Amino acid sequence: MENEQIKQAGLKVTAPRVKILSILERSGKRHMSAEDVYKELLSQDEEIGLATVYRVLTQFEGAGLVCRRHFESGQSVFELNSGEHHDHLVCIKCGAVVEFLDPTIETRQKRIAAEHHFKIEDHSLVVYGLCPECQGKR
Amino acid sequence: MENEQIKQAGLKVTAPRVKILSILERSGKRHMSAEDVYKELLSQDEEIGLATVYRVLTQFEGAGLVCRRHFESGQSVFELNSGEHHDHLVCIKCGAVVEFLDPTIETRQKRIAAEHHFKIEDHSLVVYGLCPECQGKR
DNA sequence: GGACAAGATGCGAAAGATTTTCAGTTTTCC
DNA sequence: GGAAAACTGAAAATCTTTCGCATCTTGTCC
Ligand SMILES: [Mn+2]
Ligand SMILES: [Mn+2]
Ligand SMILES: [Zn+2]
Ligand SMILES: [Zn+2]
Repeated sequence: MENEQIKQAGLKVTAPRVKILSILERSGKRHMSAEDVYKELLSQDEEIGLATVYRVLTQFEGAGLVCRRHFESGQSVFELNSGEHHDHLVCIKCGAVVEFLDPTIETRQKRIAAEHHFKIEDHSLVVYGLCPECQGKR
Repeated sequence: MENEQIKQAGLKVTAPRVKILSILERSGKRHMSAEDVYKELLSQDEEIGLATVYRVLTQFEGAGLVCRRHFESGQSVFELNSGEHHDHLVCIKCGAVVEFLDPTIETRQKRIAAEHHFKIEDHSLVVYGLCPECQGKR
């Protein structure tokens, strides 16, 4: 359960951490902002401050439990770390997210970095568009 | 000159707009933040407020004169709109930027969006790493 | 089970980036 | 030149995220 993951991450097992991790796990809609998590906690009558949510998410990130993403919405969103890198397709209308991994793109990126003698550290690829459901509506 | 571009963009020709556009044009180091532009104005003894810089950059963006980028630094950076799409390679140490365009990647992105029935609108690809100069130093 | 130090928490204040407000100024057009 | 419309700087307001700190908890050791 959550307790084990938190312990293994080298963090003390506390109520806020267990709650937040479990919210991220249950959330079928992954990629939640700190505010989203906070609201979910409120709706569950949990007495956890927003600052704690940010603090815990940042600690989880440091521990490799979650990944922080920057979809240009002004706020960071978090998702459980699946262990495998992937990129995102994001609906600009409803926010739906589809994850993908394209070996060809990954390879080309490495080649491009090499061509410019850059030592690649990371990359962020986000494709924005309208999901199937949002295309019909205006 | 600048006046024409501003006029054609449907904006009134005012001193702040002309100044800011010319700074972006002269700036060999493209990709300036609003703050960068503001500092440059200060160094030229121009009496232009930071709010105006933000306002003008946003208007220029709306008019298609400049592009706003989000390199995960917390603040937006702007560059003149060259008219041609391109992606970026950014040095995480010194901030150097290299622009590139890879047809293969562009094509694959379109295919991926199509596979998921997304109507693609835009995308952002940024590769982070260490530039040649920054690799030696620790 | 209780004592303790290390580590966490909640809250309000503070920060950093960007936007809004507003009263005074400038540009455009006739 | 003059009026309407658009623009501007400065300050205040937002928004998101982080800090400071007094107050709790947890993990560990008798
Ligand atoms: Mn994801
Ligand atoms: Mn560029
Ligand atoms: Zn959608
Ligand atoms: Zn560098």
